Amino acid sequence: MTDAKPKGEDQGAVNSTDLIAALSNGEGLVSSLERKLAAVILSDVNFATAASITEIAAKAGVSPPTVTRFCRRLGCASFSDFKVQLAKSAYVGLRYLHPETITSTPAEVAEDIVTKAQNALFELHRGLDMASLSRAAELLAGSSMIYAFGAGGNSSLIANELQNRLFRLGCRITASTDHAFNLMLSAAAEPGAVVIGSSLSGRNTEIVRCFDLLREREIPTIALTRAGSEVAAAADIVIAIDLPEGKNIFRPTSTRYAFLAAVDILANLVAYADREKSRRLLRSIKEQLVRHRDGDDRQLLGD
Amino acid sequence: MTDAKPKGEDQGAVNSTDLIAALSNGEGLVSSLERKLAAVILSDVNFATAASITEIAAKAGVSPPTVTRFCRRLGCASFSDFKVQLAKSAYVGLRYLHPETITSTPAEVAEDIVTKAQNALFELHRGLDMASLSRAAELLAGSSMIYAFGAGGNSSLIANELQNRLFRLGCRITASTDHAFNLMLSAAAEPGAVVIGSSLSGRNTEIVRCFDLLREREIPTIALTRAGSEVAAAADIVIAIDLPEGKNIFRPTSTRYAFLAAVDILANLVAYADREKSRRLLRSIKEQLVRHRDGDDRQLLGD
DNA sequence: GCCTTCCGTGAAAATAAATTTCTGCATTCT
DNA sequence: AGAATGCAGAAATTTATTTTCACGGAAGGC
Repeated sequence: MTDAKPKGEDQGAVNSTDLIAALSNGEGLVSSLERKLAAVILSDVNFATAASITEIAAKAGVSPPTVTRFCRRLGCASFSDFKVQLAKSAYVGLRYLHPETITSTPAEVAEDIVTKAQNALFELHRGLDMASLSRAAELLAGSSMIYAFGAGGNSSLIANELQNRLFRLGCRITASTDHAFNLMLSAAAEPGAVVIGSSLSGRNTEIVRCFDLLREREIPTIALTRAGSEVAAAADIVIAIDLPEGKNIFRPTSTRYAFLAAVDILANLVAYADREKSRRLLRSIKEQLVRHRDGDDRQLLGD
Repeated sequence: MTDAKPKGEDQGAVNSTDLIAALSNGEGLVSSLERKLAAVILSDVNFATAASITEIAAKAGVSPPTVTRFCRRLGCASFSDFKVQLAKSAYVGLRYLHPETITSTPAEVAEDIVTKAQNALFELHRGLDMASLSRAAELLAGSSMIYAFGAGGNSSLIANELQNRLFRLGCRITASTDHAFNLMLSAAAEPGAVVIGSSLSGRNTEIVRCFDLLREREIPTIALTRAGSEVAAAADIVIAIDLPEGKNIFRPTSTRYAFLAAVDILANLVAYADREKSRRLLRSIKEQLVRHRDGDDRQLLGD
């Protein structure tokens, strides 16, 4: 048996998406030839990952050594390391390059949507503040009643989803997507209650009003929203979901995946916050799986 | 200027995830040394993408030529091509390798959920049947009324989402998550109507009942569900969403992302199916963006 | 205004890596 | 049991990448 530990050096200096990002905004690329190289590589990333150094050099009209230096400057250990880094980031980052391509064929539409959704998830993960997520989960797990607010097609989906996920964990929760009703609930909420509100834009003034009222009444609030937004300012705990606005690729449509994932994570953390609840959760999942496999269930739980 | 066309050969024979998949289930790997190599590579994919052929050979206790043959057998053009392919699939596929890792720390939970969601999206994309999606979109675009059915936390989300997405495109649509009501709607639906139903499990017998009734009544039906399932059999057009069941990593939780993406794609195709509708859609998106940037909107459309 | 210095670049050499060829060995079929 | 098939490794070849060195241009100082 060979259990000899390998060197295992962490060669890649640049984070995977940073490579594509660095390439597109020309980070640290001073010379014109290097910019040319960046352009050539970005113009066809797939070619770049497959080609040899001489092929790339020829395409950019430079010499191989220039390509090597270029790779080093970008923080890669070598040309092959660069190719690997590029390949790593290509899948996630490709859409950054042509963000406003008008998609027409069904296949393009599908690829576009899937890639944007994946990018949104990726960005969410990068920007997540685990501390506030944990605090939010603790708060929710210890609450006696949860109100989930959200309005409009997207945030109402999130509010409903919060209910869908948390009631299974034994939380007392109701989702409300009605502004007037939200206000009444906020006015009537008793100590021990927690209010969690979602706003993709961070500008839902009705939720802000509710949060203001709740702060006065010392009912803790959690916001799933943009950092620094009005909704964020009004909440006690902010689960910030900031997808870079500069790139237009994050429409509400794809942002939703990020919000949904945030809810998933939150729900999981709530489950783990309480050992007993966690055990119950795992048991129910197991049961669900067993039932599923037996095939004699008429209806899968929570289809 | 050098505008010499490069060879641009499409070297990678294997699709990116297939590589990780092929590696894990040992596709076509007959010899024991090759299995050993696969195990070594899977045990530390990051090492494998960074290491040289001799390092990998040493770690697996084989000779470099064996590694080369191994790469070829997996459909790669060369060892470096293999590394690139591996790097491409690593980000998406890593979680396949430790599917049942018990996640405990918040960071692990987050990574787990995000990665599973991304995998689900990836698998969805791989398995999508564009033809049936297009037909479904055409059908929906040409309908006079749409009913969206779904039950349980997840499929009801999808049904509501269909309504949320399609009403914006000028479709007449209502979502219903009430079994009894679904039956009544099915019995009352008039020619020109289309019914679209979602079932993650494919075993929603109530939807099957509705679809049977609708088939008798010659009202076309679309199913978002597992291929080959009862629901699929009962529908006229099936948008099959098959996430590999063998790996337990696709719980309903992550499957939902795939369904959601399918709805997104469908909605986009519906929009493109009708030039006029498409124009309207784009205008409204534009308006939304402009409003968003102006910052004087009180409430973002569809927050 | 000219000279010096620094930086970027490419040619060529050197090095490192990967692949091919060939031989030996094990397994299996006749 | 003997032959044939196919896989694995050693060595050599080939390929690719990197380093070194020398040149040229640009910027700054005298």
